[in-house]
Amino acid sequence: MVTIRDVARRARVSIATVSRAVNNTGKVRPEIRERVLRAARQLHYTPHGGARSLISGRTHTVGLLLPDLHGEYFSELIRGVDRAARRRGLHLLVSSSHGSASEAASAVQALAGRIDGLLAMVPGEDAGFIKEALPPTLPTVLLNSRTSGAHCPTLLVDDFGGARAMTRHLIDRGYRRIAHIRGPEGNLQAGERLRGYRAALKGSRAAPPIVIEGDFTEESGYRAGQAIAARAARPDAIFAANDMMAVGCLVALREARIRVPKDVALAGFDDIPLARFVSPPLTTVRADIATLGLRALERLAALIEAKAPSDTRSAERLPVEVVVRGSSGAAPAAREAAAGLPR
Amino acid sequence: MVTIRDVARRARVSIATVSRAVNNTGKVRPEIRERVLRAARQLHYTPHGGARSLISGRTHTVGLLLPDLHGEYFSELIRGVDRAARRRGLHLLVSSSHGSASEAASAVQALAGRIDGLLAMVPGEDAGFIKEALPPTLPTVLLNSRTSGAHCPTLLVDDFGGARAMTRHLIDRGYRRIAHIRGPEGNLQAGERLRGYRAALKGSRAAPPIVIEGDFTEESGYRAGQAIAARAARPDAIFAANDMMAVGCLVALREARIRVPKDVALAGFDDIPLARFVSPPLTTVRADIATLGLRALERLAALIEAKAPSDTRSAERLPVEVVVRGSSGAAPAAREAAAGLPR
DNA sequence: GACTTTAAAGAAATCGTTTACTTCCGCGAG
DNA sequence: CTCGCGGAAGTAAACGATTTCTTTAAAGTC
Repeated sequence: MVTIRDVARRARVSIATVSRAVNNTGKVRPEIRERVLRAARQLHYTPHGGARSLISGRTHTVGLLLPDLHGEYFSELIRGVDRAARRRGLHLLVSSSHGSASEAASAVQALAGRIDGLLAMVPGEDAGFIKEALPPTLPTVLLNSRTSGAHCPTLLVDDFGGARAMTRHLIDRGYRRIAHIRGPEGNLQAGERLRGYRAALKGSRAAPPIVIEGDFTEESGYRAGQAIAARAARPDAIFAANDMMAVGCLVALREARIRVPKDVALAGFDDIPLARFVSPPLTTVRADIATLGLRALERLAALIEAKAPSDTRSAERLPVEVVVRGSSGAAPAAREAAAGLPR
Repeated sequence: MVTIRDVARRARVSIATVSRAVNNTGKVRPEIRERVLRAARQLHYTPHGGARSLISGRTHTVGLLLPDLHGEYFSELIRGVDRAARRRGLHLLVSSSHGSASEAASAVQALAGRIDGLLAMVPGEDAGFIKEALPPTLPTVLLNSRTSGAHCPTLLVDDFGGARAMTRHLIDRGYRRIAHIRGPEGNLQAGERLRGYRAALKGSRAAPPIVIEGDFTEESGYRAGQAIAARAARPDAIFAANDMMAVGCLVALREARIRVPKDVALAGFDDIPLARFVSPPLTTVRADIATLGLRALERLAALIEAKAPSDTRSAERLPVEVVVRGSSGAAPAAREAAAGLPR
């Protein structure tokens, strides 16, 4: 490995001067600086990040802890986070696939020593263990997570409000027997969406809740669709807790020769890009995931720079929006599919 | 920050003993080790990664350089890389959005000091500048890239073969006027796919090439579709250089009341998850992107561990497969959509 | 022309670990 | 009883950068 010492020797200066020339700090005579930079280039000198962070106390890296990397949901999130990080000159250390809490805790441990801050999405009911495993000084922002104990700056999508709005939309459209395909047990977002669905039904003119099990995968949506097709008293509308399940359900309904939206209306949640392209296009709740990631990183960056706990407005809730398309009976909006793309 | 020294003080031992206890190296009496671990836990001690990598010369981190993070293509790639990295205890430093070569070069520079190896996808015609910007000792693997000068271990999708096979498939099905929506100028994969398309047409019974501009975005596919719809002599088949453009084209055709596949057949490339769900389902070329990423990381890991240049079989070409669905006139395979999902 | 001021470069301390080397102690063997 | 040996813990020297002090030299000032 070529170190600062090698560059110094070749440029016939001290290592201090090399440091100043390379980093553009302090005063260096232009002639010398040129000589140093030339030497660095010729030797392919690359400063050792570890040595640097050792003395400066900064890694210029933030960790991104995700439960999974499957599907467009996470890719959008990463994209948003990355954009904000790049803007601030921060690097992104991505970590994923954490089934159990203990697995996640050890992943956090491994991350902790190499980052200036952490962005964590922990879908379980209680994300408190993350804070426990961390040095208390490490700035942390949670995404779509909730802690029971020590509170922590958090960004959430308004799952409850979105689910309630969607259910109300279906009621307004005249549907009365509305089923819900729920997300996995113990998942915060799944719970909130279910709660929103229930809240909208309560006191409305619609029939009581019909809840069908699911786990956010397309496969489980497919099975739910089959179950619904086999039911004696079929619902007239289905609200799936996410788009992937709605798509799976749609396939099952098509196979059972049940027409959407004529025989049964269908709606999802998330507005993944795919939602616009299935037929009929899927009515869904749009949560701008990329923006969620972007904002989360900006909040984290502020925490890192300020060093102040910044406990103002600990949880921030991002608004969502009901997007009405063909699957809930709307007239097909011709150009919507392509027009929505370049966002 | 709490350091190893703080732990040592609290446990009333030397820092060497703390290091041994924490890392499970060397001999430590069980009683002492327990005392040390307890102290570490109570203080929320986290070893400083920089200091560690300074002495060990290892960061246990690899860089992943991507041109973009848009769409399922990259999310699949990251997923594959991540899985392999996790298996080997490596962390992933993701870097993206590199329009120009100089931008990419400086991004590589920033990465270089903090990683043990680099995985780079550089879609331009010549990725040689990546190697130039790097210390020659840093293990590097290229993805879907080509260098003119110094060669470098590379993994590629068989773009040429896939495009040729797809074009032949269309010819075999009886189509004669086959248009191609190409990817961006100067993009290696776009060029190869175009070449494959041309190669299949040459000497066949089909009409000469009809090439329409595109840039891999859905939007450009939409415009291409409009252009085709407006043509006097319409082709009877369209082969888009990737699925996103095929989908955009499909939307334009639908708006122009041109039926697929009845009036014109349509095919794409990549087999993104979305391809199964549009209607009609899209005939495409499947390249298993997640596996590509996984293999690339394994190759890189071998390079890192071996320290040997390992110039055996410098470029590895991954096979692809034509997936025939409804958009090229196949009978709709009922359960294919959902069945293909849990891969 | 001597003394003060200032710009530029070097010497050395420092950051938090790991690890080779040293020290200490107790125990068994001769 | 003494010597040697080995296990366990401590000491100190790296690792590669940044940065504070010094030092040096040159330029002003009177």
